[in-house]
Amino acid sequence: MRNADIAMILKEVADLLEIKGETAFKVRAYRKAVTSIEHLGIEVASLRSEGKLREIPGVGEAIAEKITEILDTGELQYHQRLRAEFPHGILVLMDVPGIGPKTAYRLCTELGISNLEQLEAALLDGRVSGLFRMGEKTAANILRHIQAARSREKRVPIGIALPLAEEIMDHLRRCFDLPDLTPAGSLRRFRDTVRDIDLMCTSDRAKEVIETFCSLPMVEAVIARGSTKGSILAHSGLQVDLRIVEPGSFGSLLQHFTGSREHNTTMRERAQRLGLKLSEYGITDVSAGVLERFTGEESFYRRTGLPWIPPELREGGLEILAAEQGRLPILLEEGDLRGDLHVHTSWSDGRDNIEAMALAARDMGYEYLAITDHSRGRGIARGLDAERLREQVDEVRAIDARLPGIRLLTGIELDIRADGSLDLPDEVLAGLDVVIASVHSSMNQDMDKMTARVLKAIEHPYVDIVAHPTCRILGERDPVAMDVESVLRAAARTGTALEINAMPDRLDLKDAHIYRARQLGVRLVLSTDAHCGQHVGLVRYGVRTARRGWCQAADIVNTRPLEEVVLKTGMLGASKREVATRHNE
DNA sequence: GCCGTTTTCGGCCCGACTGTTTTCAGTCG
Repeated sequence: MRNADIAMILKEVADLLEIKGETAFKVRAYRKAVTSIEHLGIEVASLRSEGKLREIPGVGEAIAEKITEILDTGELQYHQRLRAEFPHGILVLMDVPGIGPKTAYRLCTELGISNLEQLEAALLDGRVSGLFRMGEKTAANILRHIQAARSREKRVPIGIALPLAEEIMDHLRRCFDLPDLTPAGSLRRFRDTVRDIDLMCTSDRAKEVIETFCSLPMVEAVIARGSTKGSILAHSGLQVDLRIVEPGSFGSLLQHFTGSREHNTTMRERAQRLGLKLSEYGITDVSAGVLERFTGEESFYRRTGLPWIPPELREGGLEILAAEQGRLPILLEEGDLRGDLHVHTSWSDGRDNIEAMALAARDMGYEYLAITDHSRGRGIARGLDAERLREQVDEVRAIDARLPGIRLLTGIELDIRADGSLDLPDEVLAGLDVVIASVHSSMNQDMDKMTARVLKAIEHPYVDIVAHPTCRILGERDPVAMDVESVLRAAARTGTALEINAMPDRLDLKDAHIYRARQLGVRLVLSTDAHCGQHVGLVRYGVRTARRGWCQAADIVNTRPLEEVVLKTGMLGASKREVATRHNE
């Protein structure tokens, strides 16, 4: 039973309790537990076996018992009983925007509706608008939402959303002086996917800015065009909101719209205990009844007794406690990185040659770059066999010798075959600086097989790094079935590094896994997996993802100068032994 | 149902918008 399954059962319990009219606080308690479980970097099952279920934020005695029942039996009696009270399918109604628990309950009890088809029919023939306190407009809105939801994409990978946001911001900056124009929302927090784009700025020409925004070339349709807020649908299907606010309240507004909801809720609960009321307009001292306004976020947080919290951490988990205790991490920054340990060239499926990749890395200010093309198993990617690899190593060394300003490392990205074996012999690997192994095939293996397969690679004496460990492609391919906790523990024990793959459609490991990896002391490498020179610059996506996993520079192997980079084997492994020898002398 | 500078009871974030109503319920972020 995986975390997502447990979370789904508890979410349905919350929805059903809400429909039933249970106390809002009870419903909220379940929702809070669901959010915690969804952001957990460790399997609930393994927490349970350690007797640590209650350590999940929002999980108390009652919910811990329910989780235990779910883990033991695969289901929850309480959940089954609640479901039996309502027509099958009622939960689908609540997923329609504009339909909350009250409306869902009435649609189901008064009209006997239990699916979207019945709902649509009732909307069209006037039964819905005939209900008490419902009208034509309400019915039309719900109908519009149903039809929109059918055609609309769900969440969009950040690698698509961020470039669009930046393009829009560039356009606006060319027309107006907008020094504080910035994304807010999940885009600013750098979640791996976003539902929409929120932009914010201050300006004394708000109306003109909004007019320009609504007539940009990427606009498909204008949804709203007001004096302080514009809302458009871009060609790509993404909704983009632009909000223009008073400079005096920019800090509290930016804080409010950056979220997450859980972060804001926790901030406000805490402030309430201090006699303060937080809102997007500022902070009110309840006893004095005076509203203080804030131009920046730093002063806003300071007024609540906290240091500024980086947006990437604002998920409402542990960041507020850490801020209170002065334990916020000094997060990794792009400038901390000194090299990239995973790129491809035209020797396999890359677009650029070795020298072009080296120059791209040098332009990034890097000190070193590992050339790690695919091995022979990747026939389709022109993977290297032992002979071509030897030729490539010669070329890498030749270019390294004549190219100043960057050190080139030899390497390979091996296939981990379905049985966990590698597709080049050990004696070939022994001469390389960097040996990466990764899964590229047979991705639908069951969890036991896949876990054993990856563990075998981690245990292999010549494997330095396991790349993109869960193999997900955002919006295209789910992560493989794998016991991530076991993989992390094995990586920590053996010293095999795991990769934070910076390609924006991978971001793998993901934030929660990175957080857990740090807890366990796993070595982490942050690489791009670039297939052309331009892609080396995509490293920032990986950096922001690492920050969401609370990474500091010291957590990432390739923030170290080359002579201190310690990988498991190869030349770098040799340097590890040399360092150890020198140390002993 | 959770949780503690209010610690085993009694609280639990804040405001905007919409549509349906003449003061507010429901929904959303």
